[in-house]
Amino acid sequence: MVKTSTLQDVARVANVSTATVSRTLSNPDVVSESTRRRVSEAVKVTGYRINRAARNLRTQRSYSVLVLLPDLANPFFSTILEGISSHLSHEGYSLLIASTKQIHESGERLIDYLDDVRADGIIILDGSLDPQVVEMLKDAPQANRILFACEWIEGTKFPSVRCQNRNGARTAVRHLYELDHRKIAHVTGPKENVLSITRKEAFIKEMAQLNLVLKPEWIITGDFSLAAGCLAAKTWIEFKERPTAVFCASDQLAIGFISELSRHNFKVPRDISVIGFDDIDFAEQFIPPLTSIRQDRLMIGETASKMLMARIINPHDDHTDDTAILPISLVIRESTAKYKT
Amino acid sequence: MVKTSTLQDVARVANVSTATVSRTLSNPDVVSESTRRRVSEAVKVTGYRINRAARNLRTQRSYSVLVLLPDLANPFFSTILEGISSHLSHEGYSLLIASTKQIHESGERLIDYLDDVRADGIIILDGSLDPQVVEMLKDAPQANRILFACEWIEGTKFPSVRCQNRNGARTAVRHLYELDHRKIAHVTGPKENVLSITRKEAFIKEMAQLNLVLKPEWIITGDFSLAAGCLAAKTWIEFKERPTAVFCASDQLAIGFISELSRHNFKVPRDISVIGFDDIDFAEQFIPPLTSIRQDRLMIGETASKMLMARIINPHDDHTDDTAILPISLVIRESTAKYKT
DNA sequence: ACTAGATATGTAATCGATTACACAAACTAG
DNA sequence: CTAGTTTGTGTAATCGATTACATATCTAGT
Repeated sequence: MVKTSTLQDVARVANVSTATVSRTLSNPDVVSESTRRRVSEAVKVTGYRINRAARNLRTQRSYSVLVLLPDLANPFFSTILEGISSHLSHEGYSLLIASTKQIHESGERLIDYLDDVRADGIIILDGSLDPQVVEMLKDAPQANRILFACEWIEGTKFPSVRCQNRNGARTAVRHLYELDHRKIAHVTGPKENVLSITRKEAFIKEMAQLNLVLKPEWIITGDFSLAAGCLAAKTWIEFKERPTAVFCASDQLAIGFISELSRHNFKVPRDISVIGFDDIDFAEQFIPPLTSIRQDRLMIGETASKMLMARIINPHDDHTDDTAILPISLVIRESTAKYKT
Repeated sequence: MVKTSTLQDVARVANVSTATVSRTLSNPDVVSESTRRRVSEAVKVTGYRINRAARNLRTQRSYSVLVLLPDLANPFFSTILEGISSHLSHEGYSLLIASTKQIHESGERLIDYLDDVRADGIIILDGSLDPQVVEMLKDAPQANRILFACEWIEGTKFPSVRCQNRNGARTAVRHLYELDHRKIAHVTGPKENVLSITRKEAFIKEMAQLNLVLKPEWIITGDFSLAAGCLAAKTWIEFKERPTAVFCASDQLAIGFISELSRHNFKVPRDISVIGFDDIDFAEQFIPPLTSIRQDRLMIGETASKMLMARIINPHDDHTDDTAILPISLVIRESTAKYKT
C-alpha cells in the first residue's frame, strides 16, 4: 500500500496547524497571503491528496450523485448521462450509476443511498418505478434530494426535467398533415409509461383538432423497442384500410417498423411516411434517414444535474415547482414525404 | 435532515457494546446466537443504516470501482457497463463513472481516485489514454488495482479482458472467402488504436494466407464511427477496381458504409458484401440485417469486474498474466452473400 | 490612549464504524 | 482438579478532515 500524506504531514512541513491547512485548501480567502504560499508549497512537497472518506464523514456529504436507470444497456440514456456527468465533474462531484433492476434484485432501498452517505442526491431516469418505492420516497424528508429526468411520476411533487412531450406529438402530427396525410397511425410506448400516455393523448387531441378520422385500431400499443416496431409493422400490413403515415413514440420503434416493412417489400416513404421521437444518433444514418422529434438529451442531463445540485447546496431555498420543460424540434429527413394518391 | 441512528444507538438498545454490534453485522459467526438475535432486533427497531463514510474512513476502502470511458455517449459501452454493474452490485460494490475527456479537462490525475479513497479499483475502457498518464500509472504501486477491458496498452503489464480480435478478423475474412469473394477491402478504426491495429494486422495476414491480392488502397483508414463509414463508402465508389466485399472494423462503420452506398443507389449485398465487428443491438435491425463478428460485451464486463475484484480483495496473490481473452462468434445475416460474377 | 471590530491562527472535539487487545467465562483434557 | 484452550464481549484507540470556540494581533475611530 502507498503511504499517502495527511493534513498533519502538510501542517508539520508548513509549520502551521491542521486547521490552517484545511482552511487554506477549502477557503483560501480567510488565510493570509504568506501562509497560503507556505501551505501550497508544503502540499506540493508532501504530495498531499485529500482523503475523501475522512471529509465525507466529517461533513456528512458524499460529493456524489446517483443516477438510476431502468436499463444500463439502453443507448437512449448515454447522452443524458454525458450531460449529467460533465456538469457534475465540473462541480467536483462524482457520478454513481445503478439500474432499477439491480436495486430491486439486491433488495436495497433506494433511500439508503441518501441515508448512508453514499450519494447526496438521486436522479431517476425511470418513471416506472415500483409504486411501493415511490410511496416510500414521496413523503420522506430526503425527498427534496431526488429529481426525475425524462420521465416523471404523475401526481407527485418530485421536481423533474423533461422535454415538451405534448408539443412533440403535436408537431409530429402537424408535419404529417402538412404533407397531406389524413390517415395517421400511432405506435405507442409501453402501456403504463408516462411518456407513452402523454404522447398518445397529445396525438389524439391533435388529430381531433385537425378533424382527422382516427380509427381505434390505428393506435398500436408497443414498448419503445425495435422489436415492438417490427410487430407494429406487421399489424399495419394486415390493415384493410392502411394509414398513409405513422407517428412512432420512439426512434427505435420507427426503425423497427421500417425495417420490418422492408422485409415485406414495402418502401418508406413511398408506401408510408414514418416519423419517430428522440432523434437518437442512428436516426440520421438509417436508411432512409429518419424524420424525428428531437430532444436535446445533453441539455436534459445538464439541467437535471444543475437543478439537483442547487437543491443539495441550498436545501432550504424554496424549490417548489422546480420543473423544467425543454423545447423539442422537428428534424425533417427522408422517412416522411408528400402523400400522393 | 433526517437523524439516522448509529451503531451506538443500536448498541444501547441491544444492551451490548458497539464492537459487538459491528461484529454481528460484518462477521455474525463470531457472536453468540442470542446476541445475534438481540442485535438484529435492535437494528430493526432503530432502523439503523451503516454510515459508509465512517466505514470507508476506518477501513481505508471505498467499496466502489471507477469505470473510465473514452466517451459516455457511445452506446458500444453500455452493455459492458451493464455487465460490470451487475457483478459489482452483487458484491456490494458501487459503480463510479467518468470519461477520459472529463478527467483530462478537470486536470485530475487518474491515480488520485485510488489514493483518495474514492475508488478501490479502476476499469479502463480506453486504450488511447494519454501516454504521459500511462507512464505515471505503469510503475505506481497502485497499478495492480487497474485493469483494462476491450482495449489495452501494448507493452504494459496491466491485466486486461478482451475478445479474440485476431480470430475475429480472420473469421470475417474466411467467411467472405467462403462466399467466393476474392477482392476484399478493410475499413479500419482510428489509426493508433490498438484494436484497429490488431484487426488490421490479422486481416492482412489472413489475406496472405489465402493468397488473395490486397491492394494497399483497399485498406481504408476510418475511426469506428458512422461518419467514417460513409466516407469509406465514397472511397470505395471511386475505386476503378472495386472490391466485392468489405470487412469493417466496427458495426458503426459498416452501417455508415451501407447507408452511404444506398444514397448512391448501390445495394448490399447485391453490389458488395459487408461484414462488421461487435454485433451491436442495431446490427440485427439494420437494413439489411448486418453480418457481424459478435463479442459478448456482457461477459467482458462481468469478467473484468471479477478479475479486478479478486485483485482488490487479495492484493498479495499472484495475479500475473491475468489476461482474459474471450471468444468471438460469427453471426451471419443478410449483408453478406455469395459472390456472383 | 482606549475600545470595538476585523483578521489570522491554534486547540481540541467531532463525525461513526472498526479492531487490537484485554479479560471473563465456559469448556477440554490429562 | 488444574492448566490450557476456546468463545464471547467490552474498552478504547484509530482512521483524517472539519470547524466551533478561544486567543492573539492589528486597525481604525473617537
